[in-house]
Amino acid sequence: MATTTAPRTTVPGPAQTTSSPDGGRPRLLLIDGHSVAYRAFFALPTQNFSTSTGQVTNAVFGFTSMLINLLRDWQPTHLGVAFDVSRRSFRTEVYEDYKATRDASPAEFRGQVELIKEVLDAMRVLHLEKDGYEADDLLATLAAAAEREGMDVRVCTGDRDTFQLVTERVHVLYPRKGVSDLLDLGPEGVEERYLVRPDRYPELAALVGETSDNLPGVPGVGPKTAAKWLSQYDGLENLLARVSEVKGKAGENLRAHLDDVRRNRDLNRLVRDVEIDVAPADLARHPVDREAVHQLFDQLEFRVLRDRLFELLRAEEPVTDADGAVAIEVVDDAPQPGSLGGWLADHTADGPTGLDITGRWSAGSGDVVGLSIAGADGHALSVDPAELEPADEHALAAWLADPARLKVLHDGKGPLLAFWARGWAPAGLWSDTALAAYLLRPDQRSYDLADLVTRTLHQELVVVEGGQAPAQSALDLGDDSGSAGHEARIRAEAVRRLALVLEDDLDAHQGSGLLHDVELPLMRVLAGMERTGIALDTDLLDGLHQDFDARVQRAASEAYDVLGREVNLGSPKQLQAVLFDELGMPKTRRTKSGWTTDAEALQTLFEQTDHPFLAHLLEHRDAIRLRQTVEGLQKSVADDGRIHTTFLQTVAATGRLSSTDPNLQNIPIRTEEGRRIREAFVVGAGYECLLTADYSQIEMRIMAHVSGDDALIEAFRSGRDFHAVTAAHVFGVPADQVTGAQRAKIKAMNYGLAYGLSAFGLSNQLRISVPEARELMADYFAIFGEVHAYLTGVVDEARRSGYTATLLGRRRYLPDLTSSNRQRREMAERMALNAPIQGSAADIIKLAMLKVDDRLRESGLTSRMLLQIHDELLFEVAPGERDDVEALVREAMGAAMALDVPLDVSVGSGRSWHEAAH
DNA sequence: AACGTTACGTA
DNA sequence: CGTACGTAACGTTA
Repeated sequence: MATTTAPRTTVPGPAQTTSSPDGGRPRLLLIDGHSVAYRAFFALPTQNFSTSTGQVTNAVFGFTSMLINLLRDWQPTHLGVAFDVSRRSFRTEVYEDYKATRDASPAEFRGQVELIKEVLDAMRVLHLEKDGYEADDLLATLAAAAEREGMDVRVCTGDRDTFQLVTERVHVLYPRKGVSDLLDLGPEGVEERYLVRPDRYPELAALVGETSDNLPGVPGVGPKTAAKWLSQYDGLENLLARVSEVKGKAGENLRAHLDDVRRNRDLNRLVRDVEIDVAPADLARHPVDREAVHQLFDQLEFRVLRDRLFELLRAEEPVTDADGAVAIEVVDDAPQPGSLGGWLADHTADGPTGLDITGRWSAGSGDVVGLSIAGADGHALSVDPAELEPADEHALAAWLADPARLKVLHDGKGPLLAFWARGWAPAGLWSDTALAAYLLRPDQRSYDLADLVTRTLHQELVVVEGGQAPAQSALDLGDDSGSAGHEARIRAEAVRRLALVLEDDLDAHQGSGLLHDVELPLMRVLAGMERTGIALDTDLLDGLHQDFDARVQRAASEAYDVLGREVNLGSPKQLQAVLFDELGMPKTRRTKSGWTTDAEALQTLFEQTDHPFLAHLLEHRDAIRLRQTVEGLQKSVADDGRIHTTFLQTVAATGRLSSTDPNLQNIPIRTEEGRRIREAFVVGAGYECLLTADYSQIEMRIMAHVSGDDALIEAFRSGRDFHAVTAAHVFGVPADQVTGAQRAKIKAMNYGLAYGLSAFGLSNQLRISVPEARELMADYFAIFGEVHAYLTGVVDEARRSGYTATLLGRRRYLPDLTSSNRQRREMAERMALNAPIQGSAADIIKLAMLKVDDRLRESGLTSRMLLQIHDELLFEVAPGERDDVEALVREAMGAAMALDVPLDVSVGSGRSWHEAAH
């Protein structure tokens, strides 16, 4: 007994629209889910569409992409997607070989159908399926009903059986190739291509047969003959009634295969009256569940599709509907010149005030062009700083600097730099909505204000029609910027509201302290470091560039000489051709498309073949890399002779900072030549030296602390060479008799622990066998049992709770810990092992930075912090302050957090970063 | 022009 | 088949 599968989607609330945008007939878009997904699966190469965790997404991507295009291009008012339940249907009951020749769909495809349904659920698109029927039958039923109700219908499917549905009102969108090229087939289109009317297409198909459905037709009869017969005899019924009249070999064949033809016709007739509890009207479109879309697209790593979808949504209805998604409104005020102080006093007293800053900021400086302020009473105004009269400017500066007037910004570090550049010194920053959102969900790729507003407030950051710009005022942004000012005021209000909600969320997550005591104050410290920058010796940099460039040239020409011609040494593709095809070298590790030519593989190849080309290539790689690094630095030196990097505070999912434009956290140090670059980072004029202070083995110290492993704690308390001491334990020898090889093994083990190291990985790194590595790990865990218990416990706990937490309670959510996909699950397990360790180290150094900054200020020293490199802080020391700074930094870093092991800090100083580290 | 891929620098 | 990042060049795709 066939039963209707209830639609999985629940669609609350009234529909978004009931007629098409142009006010014409409603338009219904029907999609055959399997058919389109299957097309996409074969059209898009799987290796180009998989997530970092290994989930293949090509079919999901193709389907979603096509859906977005259809929504954009045809703007349906109604939308539904049908799926097959399984391969079995009433057709297989009738003819058991129906579609029997089809290969089982690949495993990589099958999982994606569920993901497509998740996409549809998130987009609140109704999808349906029914036991015993194919998707086509459901589509036929809906199309027929919709046509009776006066709708225009488009059926998107790669199944030609649906051509029988085509009428003036019902067209089939048939994919020609890929997922973007759809053929819009109306009656004329079908007739033109197949020479029969749409309703006769299945008759033609019955004669010709359909190999993909394993329905053999009449031998020797193709579309041409079939079409000729059908028009000559006026349809299949008449043809079969007068079958004896049909001439020739083809006629004989027809008479010999009458049963096949009748069976084919029975099977390819779509059922137009399937009993379903969905009517076309139920398919009216609904606003998408933006939060669900974001979550799912994050997971699927659909960046471009997300942009395309939300761009489409913006172009569609502005949002004021059943979802409660309503536009934000403010009362636009326009005080008269001279009255700004009064306005601020009146409207910013109860509760935090929202700020929106327009302007530019980068590389440690900026400029404020517009400032909008939204008070807790719903009143807002905008200010053009350049137009302020002195009294107003004064009032504004005083208000900004007043710590008792609480303010809220979104991503405020840039605006802070812009304020400073203007001579304003804001205080009383109570929240930053980007930082708050980051603490709540540190894995998100962006913290766009409009997205946050939608997802958190379920409101829309759009200017409602009729939103009023305030009357002309000297305080406002001027003639043509009234609506820009209004938008800015709405953003300010949105930020204000958002901050309050995020604060509640953070409270519930024990994350409020992290925001107020760590990230917010740190933002100001980071802004200071960015503004300060670090001095570069540009002459030295120029010299390095020359040296490295000479090395590049020499290595290249030597490589070309060996090869006898020139190739692009920077092109992995060309290198593969040279190494593996031309020179016939043994294949290396696989990449997505071919074999790797990375340095490690080249080194191994060189050991195997001794081919001089490889040596020159490696030298070229090395030199070009160094040259590139130098060039990047040269380009970044500002007019003040310093580089002002930007620290990103909401990027790393573990809580670390990152550095960009340029990245000063990956300046070479491992090789002698690389270290020369650090000689170019120098003390600036008026200062005495650079001073570097770094935590030694902070991650292992955290491991010792959180695991409570006595042996490990003791190893650190002893103050001796940590790797040697732990190696001595594992190998059961006195610490002073540990061999270099033993120490190296345990060092690799120590470092690997926090990354979720596997026996395979360890064997790879130490170039030992897997069993040997496994034994090493077993020996290690036998000695450091609590470490092992901690590591397994942390994953279990994260699986149970859904997140890991650092020492300060910084969370990272890892939903993939319960994934049925092994690759994703194991990836999440390694993240769970690493996040608390790396994140706690980030917590500690952030606390240290705050402490150091405080102490420097308190003590009246003028030395300053320049850079943070994860476990290292770099300072510029003012004349005569070296010893004080060292003592202060050692104390502040060492006491950043009290652990069961000491936090050792190494300090060095010198005129360059290189010297300081010596 | 925009994007993914490959490679590689740091902690 | 260990984590976390950012940058650059190449080559393909839109």
